[in-house]
Amino acid sequence: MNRTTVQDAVTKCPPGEELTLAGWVRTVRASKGGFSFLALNDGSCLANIQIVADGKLSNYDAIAKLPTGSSVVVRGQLVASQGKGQRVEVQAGQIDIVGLADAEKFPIQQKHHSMEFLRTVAHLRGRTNTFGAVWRIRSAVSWAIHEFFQKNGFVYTHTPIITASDCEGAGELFRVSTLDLLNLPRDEKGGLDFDKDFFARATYLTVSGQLEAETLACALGKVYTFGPTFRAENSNTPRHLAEFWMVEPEVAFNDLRDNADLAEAFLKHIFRHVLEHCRADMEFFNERIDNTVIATLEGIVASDFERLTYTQAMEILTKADKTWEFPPAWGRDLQTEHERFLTEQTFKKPVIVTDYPSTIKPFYMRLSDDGKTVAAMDVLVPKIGEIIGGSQREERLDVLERRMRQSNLDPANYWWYVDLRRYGSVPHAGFGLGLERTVQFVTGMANIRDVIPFPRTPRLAEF
RNA sequence: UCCCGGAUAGCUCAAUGGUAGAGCACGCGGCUGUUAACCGCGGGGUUCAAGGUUCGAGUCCUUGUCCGGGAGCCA
Repeated sequence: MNRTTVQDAVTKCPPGEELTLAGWVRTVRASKGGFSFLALNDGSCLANIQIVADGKLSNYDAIAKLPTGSSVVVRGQLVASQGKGQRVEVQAGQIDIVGLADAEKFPIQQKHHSMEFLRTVAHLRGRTNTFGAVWRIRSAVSWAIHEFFQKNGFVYTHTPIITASDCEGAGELFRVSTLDLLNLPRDEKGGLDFDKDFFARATYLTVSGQLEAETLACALGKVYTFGPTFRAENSNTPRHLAEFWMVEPEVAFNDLRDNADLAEAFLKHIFRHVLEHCRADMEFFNERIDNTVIATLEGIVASDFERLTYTQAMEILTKADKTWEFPPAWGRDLQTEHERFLTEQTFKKPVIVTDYPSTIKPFYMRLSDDGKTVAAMDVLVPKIGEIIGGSQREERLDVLERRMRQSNLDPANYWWYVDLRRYGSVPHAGFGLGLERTVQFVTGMANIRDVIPFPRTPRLAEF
């Protein structure tokens, strides 16, 4: 259908233009005096456009009592509005009712709804101001991610969703199988006979594309992946999903410092893009959801991230005049309360913590010369906590194999990953950015379930 | 998974152990330019489930289910 979006009609079309609009009715304000006002939204922007329906329209009686949520196609002339609150409105010449919404049953009313309630009608919640804005921001953030990497010479690669690596150290995995769960094949020892399964081996949904991305980076130089990621953790928090989208750049010849530089430039690009291209939606979030989001993003774009080592962070935390639920100590991981103290009280901006103890980080992170720390890097932001986790990778064959064995992993099971260190091995580094946490940070939405259209969490796979 | 809190009309919420209410939504009526329109009237309830205490339970107790907040795991 050839139609004008509400976005274009409201922002750039000149009065006088004949146009066709299509969308969903938010409200109808009928006047017995002979005409009605429809607030029409088509999802292209936050704003509704006001449609003036004259009583002379042949189907006026039906239009005057159109229920919220009904869909219509409107043909008419864009005119300067006589009323306050909008630059233009549409004087309708024809309004076709496409689909009625049962007013008694349609759950989205023009009133406040709780996020919890809207989650139970996830298929319809995009018709609210809040969720329409979140889905548009999510799209803009995704676009900005591609834009940043494409402009900087990265190759967009695709790593597998189904993987046989069963212990990458990044959490519990979902099993992928075509076996009949009610009639499982057994081998001679009574164990599961995976030879009968689709891939003739145990397979899982990926928890990270990193290992594969490393091999591609060591061929193409600069690569990134951007796709769904799965964690079968029994996590019940406003920051965790069982299925989420992750961006993972990987760059050959980059060290930890390059990696931090990349992460900082990358995040700033995303935030700048959203500030420049999603003004109306961002003003909505700033007004209705969190009145600090715009100032926070502007502040981040204009300043440098704080960088410090894990050891320096521990010094700050142990000297702080504060009683901790988990007292900080070198060798222990940073707790949520520690991260929040650093980002929200000490520095009041994003913080990049590097060089963590090797004992609390996975085998693939590069061991430092002191032998005690690895070239790890976490980017922490206020409220959300860890938004990026990354590292320089271990490129030395002997060190990698030793670290794998220390982690009770058999290098033979990772033969292709280890192989990379045999043929022209180079220093390289990368990180993972959680898309949903980024959208949360940008919009101020409190719960991660409200920044992905159909959230997957323990005991929830509806829709 | 652990700790804390919650579940009452379609939605958001009230209700000292003593007749279950309001706003919004919905229906009807009124209103000649409205802006989450406004004014009047009306219908609407297995108080999450199952037990228990009590003359009497939305309210107190037990168990379960679900939801939220915090923590852990992490992006």
